[in-house]
Amino acid sequence: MDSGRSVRVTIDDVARAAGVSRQTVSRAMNDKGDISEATRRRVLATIEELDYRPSAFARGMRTQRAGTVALVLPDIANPFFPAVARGVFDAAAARGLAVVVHNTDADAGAEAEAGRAIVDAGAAGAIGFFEALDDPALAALGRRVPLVVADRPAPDGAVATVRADFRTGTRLACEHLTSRGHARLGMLDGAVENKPERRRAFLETNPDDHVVAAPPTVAGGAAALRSLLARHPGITGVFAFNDLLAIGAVQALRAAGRRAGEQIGVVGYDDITMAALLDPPLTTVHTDKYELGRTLVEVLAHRLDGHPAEHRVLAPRLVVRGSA
Amino acid sequence: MDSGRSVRVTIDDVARAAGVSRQTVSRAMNDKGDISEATRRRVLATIEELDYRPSAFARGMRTQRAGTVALVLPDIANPFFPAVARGVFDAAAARGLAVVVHNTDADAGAEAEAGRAIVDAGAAGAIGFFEALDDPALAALGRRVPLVVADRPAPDGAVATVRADFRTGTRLACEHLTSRGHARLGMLDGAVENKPERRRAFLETNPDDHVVAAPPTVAGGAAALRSLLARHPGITGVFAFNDLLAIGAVQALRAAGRRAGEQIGVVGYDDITMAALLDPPLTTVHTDKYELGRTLVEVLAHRLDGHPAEHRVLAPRLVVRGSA
DNA sequence: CCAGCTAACGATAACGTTCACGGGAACCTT
DNA sequence: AAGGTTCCCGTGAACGTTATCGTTAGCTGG
Repeated sequence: MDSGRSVRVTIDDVARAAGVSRQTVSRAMNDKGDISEATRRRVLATIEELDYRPSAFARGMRTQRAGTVALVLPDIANPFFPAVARGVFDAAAARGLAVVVHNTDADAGAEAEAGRAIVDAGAAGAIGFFEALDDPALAALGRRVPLVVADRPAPDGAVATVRADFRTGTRLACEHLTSRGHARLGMLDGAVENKPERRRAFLETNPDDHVVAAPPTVAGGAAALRSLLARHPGITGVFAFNDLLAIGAVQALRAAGRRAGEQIGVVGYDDITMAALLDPPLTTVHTDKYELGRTLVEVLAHRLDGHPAEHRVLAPRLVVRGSA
Repeated sequence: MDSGRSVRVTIDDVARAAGVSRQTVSRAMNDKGDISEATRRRVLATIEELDYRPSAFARGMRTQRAGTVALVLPDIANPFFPAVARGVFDAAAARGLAVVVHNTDADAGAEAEAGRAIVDAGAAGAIGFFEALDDPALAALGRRVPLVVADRPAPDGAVATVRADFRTGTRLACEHLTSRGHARLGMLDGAVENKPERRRAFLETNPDDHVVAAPPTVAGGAAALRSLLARHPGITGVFAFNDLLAIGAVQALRAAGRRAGEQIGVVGYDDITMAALLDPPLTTVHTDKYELGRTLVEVLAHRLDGHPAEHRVLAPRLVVRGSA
């Protein structure tokens, strides 16, 4: 039975109860100096006893920084992101940080708007999959809030990065296809900006016109495969920009009476959850999405502690299943 | 080139520039009364001109309420939730609300902790898939912050609800299986608390021992199907608590040399993205997850406007594909 | 024994809003 | 014409922290 008026316990209440000033309470909470170990413990005990929770607003007002980090990504419903997000959430929660999510649909306007919202909210830091924003804008954001960007080069010395090694991943995929006897390889590239690594790596060992671009969706993959095969009927190995495209390719193949993994090999990228559950199960380049999320937070936290911007690279791993 | 010291534009700056008091500026922003249309427009213009953004901290300090809502769910990586979350994000963004996400893994302790964090952060409202928290605790949370719970009865007159009509959905599934000639039906129930509707609806027309419970995962589904068939070899129609279980069942069937949709029918629940991409594609009860997310926010917003708690029910729809 | 230092703590002043008032001018009402 | 409303708008205070600076007691060194 709450006694009606639920009045807030303030720092002054704690100070009174502990017989100190509120400044001392503040010192005890924030591990600042100028406080003896004895009173520190006593204050902490009274805080516990009164169940005092500092007001995030009042604190933020002074410090201009909230205990919250922003996660901006194109679309949480895209199967690649939930696992990443979970990694971010877990690592952030372990550090007492709340996470607010911004979906942008890879639209430059939405990404900019998210950036504004982030600085307005006084977020402690931001983690972002920015796909459309140009470097100057990104650098500007990085100047206003500690920032770590994923899968993209740093626009500025101040912003940290975590990247998957797409070049190695692509090589792994191509070499596997070759080792399975597929001499002529084609690629289903995602028609997205700022993601040239996979295509570039593919082109290191394959001709230019063996690449066809499409929206990185299942439907896009089906269409792209048909157009690829129409152009080059001799192709028997297909590398896709991501699993969605690869799944579309597998489906188009089935519709044409062919089965991936037999006459023709298909390799995807990302290893999203459903890849293992399909028939045939998808051979794909696995990137540890959960680990990516955790790493992003780790790098951000490191930055928050005043260290210079880090740049990490996550290694890919080929998962061989039925489709190639 | 930012001119170094980026000083904040405050409400006083706007007031000065517009030749009014800060209270008038506040009135203009918040659509309060006691202001003439002329000065309102003038103030709004100066706000635009100075690119003034009110401090969320200062505002929250007075109002004790931030422009942020919480979304509590078991696991964003569970394929059911990303689409829901996207609906929540979009609807919230349309209302200028930020969303912070809390993953709980359906653990009572984590759910309680999320509740604490929510009131500490002064969230404007909360949306939750609470699976473990008991009613009193949920009601207590609902007393501290406007709350709408999903897929669960209201613990209290103050908390709003949005629910999927599981009874109808289950009936749709069972009737479809029956109409396909499957006389004996079994059910793969999810071994989760507080979700008895599907099982109850199934038991209305089927015997008790045709239900076997398992963790709502692919692996759980495979195991559950084997145990179900071991007990009742005559069963030819299987209804699963969710798609993950159904997928596991389909896989176990395949491993046993049988194919879902031919001798034996399998119907899932939820229609997660991958359901349509499997082979055979999964027949399942579709609930519009994106719409669920949107509705949750809508109901919360309605509550935030001071209206009494609503209780909405979302209708299911059977999607017939290959597995039954 | 005193100047000088340090450790530990307190008092005051912000931070930027909104709330509760109060007040003047214009407009009615009788 | 006096009193009452209504419409606008401004003034002070308060929300709960932390930064800055001041103060006191105890200690050190000469």
